Amino acid sequence: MAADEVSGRGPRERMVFSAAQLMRRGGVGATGMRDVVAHAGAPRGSLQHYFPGGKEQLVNEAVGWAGRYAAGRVARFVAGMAEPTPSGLFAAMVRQWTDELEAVGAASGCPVAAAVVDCADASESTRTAAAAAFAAWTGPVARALTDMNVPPARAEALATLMISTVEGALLMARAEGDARALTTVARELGPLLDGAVAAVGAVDRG
Amino acid sequence: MAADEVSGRGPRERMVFSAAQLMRRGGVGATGMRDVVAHAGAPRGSLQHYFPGGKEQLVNEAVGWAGRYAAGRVARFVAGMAEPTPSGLFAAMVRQWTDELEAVGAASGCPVAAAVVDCADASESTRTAAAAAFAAWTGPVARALTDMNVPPARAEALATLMISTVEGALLMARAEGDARALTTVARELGPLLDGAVAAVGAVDRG
DNA sequence: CCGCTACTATGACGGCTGTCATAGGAGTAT
DNA sequence: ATACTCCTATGACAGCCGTCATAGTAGCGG
Repeated sequence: MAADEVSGRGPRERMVFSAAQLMRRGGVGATGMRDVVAHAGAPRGSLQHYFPGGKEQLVNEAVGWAGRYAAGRVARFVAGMAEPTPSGLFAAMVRQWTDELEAVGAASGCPVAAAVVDCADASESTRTAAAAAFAAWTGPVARALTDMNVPPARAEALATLMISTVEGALLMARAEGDARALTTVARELGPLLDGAVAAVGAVDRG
Repeated sequence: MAADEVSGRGPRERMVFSAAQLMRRGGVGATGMRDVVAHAGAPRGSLQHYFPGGKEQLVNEAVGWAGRYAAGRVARFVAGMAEPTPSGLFAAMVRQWTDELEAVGAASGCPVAAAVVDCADASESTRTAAAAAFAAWTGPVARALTDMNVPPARAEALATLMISTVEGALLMARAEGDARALTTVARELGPLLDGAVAAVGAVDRG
């Protein structure tokens, strides 16, 4: 996640960004508020000022930020593809993670996944925030699919499938310390996705 | 995860089981050792006796247990299916989670996923244990697929795809508090999986 | 009875957590 | 200058964490 998008912003946004960043590595439990302010280079006193709701509020906003970020990425993916295909979009979504894994050696996870694992049972508001983040992510993907002539009825379902698969493969890849799972699912799922586009100007034989 | 399989066992196995159970709910960070012994009805003093490696060892063994458990489930699924198909196996894997979600109202997650999210960066041994658990799970699935006439080359890849998808969909389902994501991926991925079985006694046209 | 092993009991320790109380500094409008 | 709002600083609090030290009990072979 590019730090450029947040470097010049105010302390508040930097803290939200830093929280998301740290949650990616060690989960919510291992992410202390003191760690967040240190990582953001922000004053500690600003915590109770900007986040009177405490850690829960900070985590929820980090999750929301991650959802909007993912949605923005998808929009940029489709905008940057000359000949957009579902498999191409999926490959781009996967590549974002494989790149990081090959660059850093070990990948961080998804902050939304971390919030679900650590807070879904304890904090109803965080669970809702995570659901909203997934929805914010699913929306643009489904819209991109319909723009590629995928029937709207299936677009939503396929978007859910794509995000589920990426999220799970990322889990396996982190465990293995290897991008294998990610590249595998990209290769196996691609054809299925492309098969869902309705033929234009020609009827599928059979 | 059926408690029957562990109720009569010794305190040691009960603690490992309880650790896995609690990790599923709140993640590793929120799972204290005191909680584990309380949940297991085990003496606190046994902790340092059976797990001199501390929490890390306990978590690693819980992850290993979960991997073996998942592998056993798969074996029982295929054994119980009259006409085994890849989509049927996948549906059974998914149903295990939807059942729990509909029964309890809110689903717990996968302990292996929890370990990856919370420990992958901090503890190399736990990361390895999680990778082993995924491997232990992938193996029986791939073997089941080859038994259904899926070419061995693809079986391994499809097993990875199936587990990734289940794991990710479970994440989304927990966030939404609804089985939608799980049922959706089961419906969408089924045909693809069945399409991978090589036709027997007939050659695929084209 | 002794000695040995397997297991349990319990209390304490240092460290870290999120949260709060309190106070200080800047900027600005009146 | 006053008063007010926005932001920051800092120290303290109670509580939980994993770990360890120490002592205890049960069982059994000698």
